[in-house]
Amino acid sequence: MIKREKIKDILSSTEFNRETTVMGWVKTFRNNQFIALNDGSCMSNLQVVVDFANTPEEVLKKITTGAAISASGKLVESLGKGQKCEIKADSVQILGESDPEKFPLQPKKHSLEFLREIAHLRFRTNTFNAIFKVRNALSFAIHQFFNERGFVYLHTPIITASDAEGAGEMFRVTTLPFDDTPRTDSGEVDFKEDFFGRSANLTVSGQLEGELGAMALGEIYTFGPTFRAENSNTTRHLAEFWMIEPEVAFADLEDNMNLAEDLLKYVIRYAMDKCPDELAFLANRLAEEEKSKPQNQRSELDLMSKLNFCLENDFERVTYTEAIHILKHSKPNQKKQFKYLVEDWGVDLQSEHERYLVEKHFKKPVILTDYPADIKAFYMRMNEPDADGRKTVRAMDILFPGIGEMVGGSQREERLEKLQQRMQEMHIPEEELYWYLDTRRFGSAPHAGFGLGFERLVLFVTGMTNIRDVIPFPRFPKNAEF
RNA sequence: UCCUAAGUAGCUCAGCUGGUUAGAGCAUCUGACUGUUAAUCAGAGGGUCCCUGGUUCGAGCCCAGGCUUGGGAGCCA
Repeated sequence: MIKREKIKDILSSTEFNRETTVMGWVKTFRNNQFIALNDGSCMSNLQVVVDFANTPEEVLKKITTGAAISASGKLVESLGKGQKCEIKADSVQILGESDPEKFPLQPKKHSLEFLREIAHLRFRTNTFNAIFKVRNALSFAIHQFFNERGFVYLHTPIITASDAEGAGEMFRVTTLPFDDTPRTDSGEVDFKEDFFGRSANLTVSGQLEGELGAMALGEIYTFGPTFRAENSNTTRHLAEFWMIEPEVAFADLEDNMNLAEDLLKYVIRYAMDKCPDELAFLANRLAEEEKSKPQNQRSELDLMSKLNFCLENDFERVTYTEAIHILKHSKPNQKKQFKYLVEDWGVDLQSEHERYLVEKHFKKPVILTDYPADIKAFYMRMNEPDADGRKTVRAMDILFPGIGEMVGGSQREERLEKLQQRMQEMHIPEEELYWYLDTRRFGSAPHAGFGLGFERLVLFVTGMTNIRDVIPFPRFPKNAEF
């Protein structure tokens, strides 16, 4: 293959009147002369000027939106407005045709709903080009952040046999035949016959295994796919999503919150540094979209201001008990505008409550801590009961405007007896998690960690509003195409 | 899963009280033009009105069931 120059490099080049070759996909072909060419290396297109008088008719006909071409010629300063330079093509070669009657993308605005139906082709649009560049930057930044701090990237299993994690419905992994399932004498499915000799599922969290690693390696993180078979139909849930789960030995909730806040700020700053063009494009896209909304539903800050604001301000740290106090005395609660009124200590917060705290009251990311023990997982460290005898755990959730829960974490219960007691209360079978309890039996130590929903982070940074648009191939109920 | 709105040309959408041959803009095709920026101008083609059943002389429109999608809620990251 002839060596090609990337459009990104050409556009930043000042070395004109030299021969070069570019390859890319045609965005538009105007006036039988001007190709807007994109090769994915950057947001901008390069203009390729075709000498239509000296180009064969059959080549000209095949320069259509979506076609892949190679063009060779001289890089010159552009005669027209709108671009600094362009390539005066001596020759254009069609690499891959694109039938204009059938290619669904047009040089115009498409709805995100339509693009979701052609997820295999939506990469070709500016918007998704930008989204996946930002996603890539965030992903890399996460590894860099932890690597700089000496964390070990640990691969926790995707197939797990423990069904005691209690984090929701799981996808079963099996090789048993559906039509002739082996049964035990009592008529139940005989998983002894199954591939693993027991019931197995796709992971809903790498946390428990992560804790095992942290109790030897000190500081670990996982970053991998996670699966939930919940019938969730929202803009914030996927059946397959990516989660970052750090786990730190000799750390308490305070350290945990600091780590999470540092991580979020670090990766947001990284994306802003590395993807200025992409974020500018997405900011503009969002601004255009906001224009079509009624005034009272528009956000106060544009995308860049929102990201900057997040970097420049400390997250608000509030206990659950304080949050309940604020909500109880809030206007929407007193005027009974909440669908679920806040009355008693102990209830779980509804998303309208979280949104009020984040978007109206504090107007910035909020870390809620020390939730009632009754509404949180078994592995969270128990606090001493407060003056009123209320039991709380050392949990923390980080809530973001427009997103809701971005991070959920806790200091873990490292005291064996307290942990066993909690498991009993919550009917979690000890035998199944003997390996987890062993960490508390042998050299237990205070430790803490959290789970960060990667797609929710990408949502926040890109200003997109539907989680199905920030993962290349979204999986959700009734949808696993591509 | 619940509440709610929608499904009409490739895309975005209009379609009157149920009435003859279902429309527009963009896209596509043909021609013209040739320094264009979502090029422009002229013309043409293009429909399982989501599916199944029902009411009716007659259904894109009304009714029932279903499917899918958007938004909200729950579950959560």
